[in-house]
Amino acid sequence: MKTAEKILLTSLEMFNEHGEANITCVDIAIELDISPGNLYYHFKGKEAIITALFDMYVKRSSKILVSPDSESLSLSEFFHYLFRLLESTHLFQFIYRNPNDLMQKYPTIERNFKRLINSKEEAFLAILHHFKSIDAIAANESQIDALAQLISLMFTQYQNYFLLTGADIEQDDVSFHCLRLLFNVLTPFLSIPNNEKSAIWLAITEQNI
Amino acid sequence: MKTAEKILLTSLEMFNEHGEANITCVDIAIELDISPGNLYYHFKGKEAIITALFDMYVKRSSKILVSPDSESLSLSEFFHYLFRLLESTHLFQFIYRNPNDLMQKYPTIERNFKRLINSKEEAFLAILHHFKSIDAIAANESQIDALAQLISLMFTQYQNYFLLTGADIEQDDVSFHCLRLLFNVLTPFLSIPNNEKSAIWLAITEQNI
DNA sequence: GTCTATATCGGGATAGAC
DNA sequence: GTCTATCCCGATATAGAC
Repeated sequence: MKTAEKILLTSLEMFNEHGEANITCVDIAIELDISPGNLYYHFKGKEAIITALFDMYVKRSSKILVSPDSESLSLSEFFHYLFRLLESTHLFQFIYRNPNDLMQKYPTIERNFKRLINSKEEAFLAILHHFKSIDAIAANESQIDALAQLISLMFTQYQNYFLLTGADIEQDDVSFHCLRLLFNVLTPFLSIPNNEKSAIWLAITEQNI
Repeated sequence: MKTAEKILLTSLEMFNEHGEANITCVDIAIELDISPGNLYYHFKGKEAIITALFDMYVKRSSKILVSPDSESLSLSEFFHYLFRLLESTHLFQFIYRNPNDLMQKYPTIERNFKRLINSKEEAFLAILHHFKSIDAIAANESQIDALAQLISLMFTQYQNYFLLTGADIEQDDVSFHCLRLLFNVLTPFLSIPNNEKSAIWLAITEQNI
């Protein structure tokens, strides 16, 4: 593996683990057992690393975001779609630890990040409207707006919350817990029998255990 | 007003506006038109200011937190209670911009903060159970857990989300928007007629406009 | 109580040898 | 490509005069 690549992967790990603000270029160099000067040869600085990682994230999640054919989406496919999105943000969680300060520090990423957040909320809104149109969910307009916003909010904020409460959740299970919370909140909106609701949840858990 | 007091108030304003990490002691001194040395005469450093502000916050919100007599609480009083809590966190929003890094930087506040968060979630849980026991809401155990967690999560994270999306919401209306989102999500759990639901929401809006 | 001046420290960044 | 040495700068903190 090339040094540049190693720098990116190690940075990502360290940023995710300790937060971007708490990791210096020297920290990364030490972890990789190379000199700071060498690191600066490959990337002009921390900003270059951050933007490279951010581009990786945007590419990855954009691909997932547009994937569902909303016209033929089932409820259980919807939750699976949410889960895949959650996982992709989890891989780059450092971005979500403090997005506001991050964007202020590296203004380059601001445009793309805000666009991504908005795309997600719009995608959720479109899907919810689709479900309403086929009577899979029962909700008025303000409720649908609220749900789309809620999902979007959970996506950007849930990991900080779990970090905060110090709930003894395995790192890898955080996305799953988030999805369960969303499922429980969405349940009463679903206009299907209770046993079908349980079936959906069972399908989700089986995929992810 | 004494200098020490002015330092606290100005710091609070600046931390809320720009984030604790982005405000230095010198910034505060300049804003107050005093010398950095003078500031250090009154507070040993940033940590002393932060902990003083944090203590103010904990005292204030603890008082609100224990106030409701959960046995005789009505639904509309419940939302009013949530609103008062939201407002008290909004006054000290800097704490919620990045609580994880804040606690790491100032470990003194960690215990009290985590305790406060947990108290809130427990209070919500108790109230929801109360409503369930008098059949005001229809929800199973996992749903009640999810709702308590959701409210707690919204409380700690909603302002960062609104900051992020850059929604053109007046600063003073952020708590209100958060409450509306919660109301819309909670609605289908309420086992009362639709016109009573609208009445509750009307009562809330009238109090806050 | 308040000021000026200064010491200290850590992160970001570069130059030049190998 | 990689290293060592070094510089710059901003934030924290203190000393001592007024």
